[in-house]
Amino acid sequence: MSEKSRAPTSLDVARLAGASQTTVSLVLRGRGDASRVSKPTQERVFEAARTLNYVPNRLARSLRNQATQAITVVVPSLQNPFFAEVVSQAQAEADERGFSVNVMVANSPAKVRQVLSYLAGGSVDGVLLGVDPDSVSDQIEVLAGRGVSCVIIQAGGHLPSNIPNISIDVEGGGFMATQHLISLGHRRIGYITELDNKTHKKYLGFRRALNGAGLEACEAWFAVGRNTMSGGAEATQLLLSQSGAERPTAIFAYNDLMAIGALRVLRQNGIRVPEDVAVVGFDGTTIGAFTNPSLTTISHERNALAVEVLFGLIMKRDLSQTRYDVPISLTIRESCGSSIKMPKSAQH
Amino acid sequence: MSEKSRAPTSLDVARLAGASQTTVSLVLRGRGDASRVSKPTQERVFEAARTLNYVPNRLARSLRNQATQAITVVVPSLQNPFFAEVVSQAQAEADERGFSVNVMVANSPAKVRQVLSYLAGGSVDGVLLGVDPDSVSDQIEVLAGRGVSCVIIQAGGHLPSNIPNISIDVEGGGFMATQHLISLGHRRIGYITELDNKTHKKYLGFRRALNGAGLEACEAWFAVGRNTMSGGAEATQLLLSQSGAERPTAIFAYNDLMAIGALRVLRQNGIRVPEDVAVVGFDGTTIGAFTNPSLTTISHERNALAVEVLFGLIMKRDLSQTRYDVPISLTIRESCGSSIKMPKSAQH
DNA sequence: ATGAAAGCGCTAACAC
DNA sequence: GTGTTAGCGCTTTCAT
Repeated sequence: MSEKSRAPTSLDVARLAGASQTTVSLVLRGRGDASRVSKPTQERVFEAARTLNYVPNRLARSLRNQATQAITVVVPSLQNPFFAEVVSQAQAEADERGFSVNVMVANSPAKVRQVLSYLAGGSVDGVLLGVDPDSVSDQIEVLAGRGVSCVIIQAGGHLPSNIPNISIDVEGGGFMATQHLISLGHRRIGYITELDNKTHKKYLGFRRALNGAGLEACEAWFAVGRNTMSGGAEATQLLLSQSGAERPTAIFAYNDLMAIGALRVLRQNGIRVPEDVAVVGFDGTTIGAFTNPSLTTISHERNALAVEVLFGLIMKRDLSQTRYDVPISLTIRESCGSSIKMPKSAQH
Repeated sequence: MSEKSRAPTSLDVARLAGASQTTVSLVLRGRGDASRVSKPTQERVFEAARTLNYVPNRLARSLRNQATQAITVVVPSLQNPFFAEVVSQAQAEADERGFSVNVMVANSPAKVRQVLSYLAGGSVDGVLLGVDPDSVSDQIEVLAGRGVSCVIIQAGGHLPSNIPNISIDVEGGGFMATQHLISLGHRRIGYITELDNKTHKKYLGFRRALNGAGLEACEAWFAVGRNTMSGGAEATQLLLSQSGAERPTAIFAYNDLMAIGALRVLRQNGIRVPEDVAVVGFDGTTIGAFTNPSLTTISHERNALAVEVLFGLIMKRDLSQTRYDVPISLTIRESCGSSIKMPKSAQH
């Protein structure tokens, strides 16, 4: 039965309905335009369309309209629940507006370049960039110049001008998380990250908090792993096996994803959280509320705003604002213990 | 700088290069076709394309080629890590073939209808259906009839014929999980699910195992919740607050997602897993290896095969096989407290 | 080795 | 009220 019968076109419908292509278009586009067509004709068109199972060709329509009714969300990974949440949000919002969403995963700068170039091909009306735009701001400008609405979720350093940027104070978040740990009495705080440098903002905030308390960052408490759950696990394992220094009593994870890996490895090593080691994450993902122990983390609600701004742009509601700062907050759960603690080993 | 300068077309490139559109197409499509163009001309075309930042219009190309180099993955949710994994897999495979991936979320039968109708509009070459096709097999046939390659991941009962279906033995999985619990000595086994009926396959397998051991399913041990982590938590809470019967000593969760919720609620109630209550999940998601305790679950590797079959179809490698049965297996981790000692490498 | 022209399926002026 | 016509930007015969 599934013969490769060519898909019916509006012309097929027109012929069957004894009308012209124009009339079919008028009727089926379902805007007010149809009012100019007589009822009987409309009926015939609908009838014909139904019997042929006619669905207008998206490609042709988009080509003609110079609008695709679609957006693309570019993320570095879908394994990270934070990005899965971004996509879900976008999906929900897009749905309401009759837009479809496209997801592209770009996990390396090269891949990002490729994806942006692809998008310049005009397949979508808008792009939500969840990846680091640092090395590709030129391309983003070109994309925007092509008439594609772009919104960047966060951004490290130099952003393309004129592109709305939904950002949070990452340095401040690093500070806040670390501060929390310090206020609980921790003096030896480990840091696990995917970024193998000591210049990224989160780390800078981490260090500022440390210094503010008269503490020093210790090389042995800095561990790098891939930005996945197992990466977090591996980095934590590294931290634990360091012999050059006393073991940290707390760990600041680059994000919830890596924190989950940390939680796991700690448990595997018989180390209790938060009693023996505290863990704090970053991003405030849903799953952080369901880990055992549940995860204390830095929360921020960028997604909804980002999607909203993107559609504002697409709808030509001209937004002059180009920078949006979303507040962050500390979500205290179980993984750090709520009361002030002072493990024996940390006492002077 | 991001002036809304219209995107350059192949004609613009042609003019700048002092050549014809045809030549530009020949050169830029980068197939062997370019060999028929003289080197100097090729050079001029490349040069012109580069200075204009030319990127061929996907829509026009797809319309002309009657092929989009894109697939769509339809899933009921991205919050469920299983589906996030499906998408990731598809993404990776698609990448290698120069295809892009579209994700559409359809969380209700009505939404599925809508999405399928949308897809009939010819926006993609292939569709990977991760949603229940039960009530829409007619539409799927139409879609396939339009020349869109379709592959169904799993399927409840009646499938459209001729559409490859990657399935697992769900009933057997339900049996296997339950059997495992029984073999560990459990007699009071709870069941949490999103499906508010006692006729779905997983439940049937559950009951078969119970009956085989001379046990009865107990109404008080059957709880329904949404198919999310919190849904799993709520259902488990329901189970715990049942007063009509003794509390179950084990819980079979519909999937890993709900199992995570169960794990959380048990811990919140001070109930130890697996000492007091055992938990088994379903799907073998990555995250199940990182929960605390890690999750015993039913694993199956449908994703890779599904994507492979889909591309086989798209590439017209005509596959007559329409039914693929993927084996399932029991992945034993900590949440059931098996007496069998697993090597560390197997705990992940 | 290169170009002219037709057409993918649709929509929107612009007739009538 | 309804139809004719001209493209959207691309690829591809078919000439030259």
